[in-house]
Amino acid sequence: MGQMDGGDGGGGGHQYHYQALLAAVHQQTLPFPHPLPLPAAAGPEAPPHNAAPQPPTPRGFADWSASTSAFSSLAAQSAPAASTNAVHYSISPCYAFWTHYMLNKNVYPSFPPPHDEQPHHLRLANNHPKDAGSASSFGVDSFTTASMAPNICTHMPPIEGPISVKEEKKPEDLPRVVKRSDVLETRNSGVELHSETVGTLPDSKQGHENHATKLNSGEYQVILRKELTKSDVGNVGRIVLPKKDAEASLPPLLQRDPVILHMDDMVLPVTWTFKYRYWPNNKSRMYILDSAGEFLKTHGLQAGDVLIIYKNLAPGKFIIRGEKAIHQRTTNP
DNA sequence: GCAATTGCATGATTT
DNA sequence: AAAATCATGCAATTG
Repeated sequence: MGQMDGGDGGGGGHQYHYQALLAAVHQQTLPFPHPLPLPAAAGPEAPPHNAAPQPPTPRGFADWSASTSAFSSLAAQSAPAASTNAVHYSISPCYAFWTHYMLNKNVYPSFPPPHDEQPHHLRLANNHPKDAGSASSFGVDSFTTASMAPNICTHMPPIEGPISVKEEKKPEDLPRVVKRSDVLETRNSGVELHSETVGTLPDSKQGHENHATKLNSGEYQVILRKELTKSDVGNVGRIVLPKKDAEASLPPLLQRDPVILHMDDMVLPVTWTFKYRYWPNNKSRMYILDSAGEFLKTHGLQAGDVLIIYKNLAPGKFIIRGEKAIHQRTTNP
């Protein structure tokens, strides 16, 4: 019901919708819109014949209903379909992109003023060149952090270029997931996760908070990031997860039985269903995300692309995203 | 018997 | 140098 099985055949005929949507996201033919105001929920202009698939509810990623209405209302403004399905989503990339960007950067123009030096988990965690080019990965090279988030630009380096997953790691340049894990590892010592993160934030109480507030409150955090290998994207549909991050942030696997994980797609209005399990391996374990074939296929992920899993700490839901690798020129201009 | 899926072992790489 | 991690291939199992 509303969920798309991540494994075999769950996509069915909808897959064309998703792929068209995804294609539109990556085409990025329209100018980037100002992210505010958020689209009103379920606007009256939402067409009953909306081509976008119905999302599962509730959405884990902030309020997917807002996202959905964005898809719906924006689709309604599109010219009547003349050619492909993609036209229905011709503007949705902008919203998806904003979503993508905000989750990636965890920034927002109305972030508290700079004098509030309270460390911000995501902001710090994302302060990493690897992600600095996410906006550019959608072809918006002129889109800078400063222009989007003037209040916090002093905390963040400007976007310098497209993401390059091939970039070498430097010791002082730890991937954010490592930093997140360092915090999240408290889970293994019996400390409640969100009491340490969300609880320290001023606006953690629910109510009228919107996307932005939730993002700023640090509810969404990158918990796992992996560059996909050839075997990950093979036709088996299983992805080996980094042990450290899996143990730190994914549900504990007490038994051999797989745990079913539902993860909202960050870009598409889909909830994927994965089987999360482990294999004994020497004296250790290998953590596997199974039934990922459809997800990989839908996003066209290949070796070198990156899988990113976010966690919404409050309801404990996950958001998953596949990021295509942009192979940056290594020669400087 | 075959294809798909699942489980495991091994070797390469990293820490 | 040893241990840990992980990519990958293959055997075993299942439908």
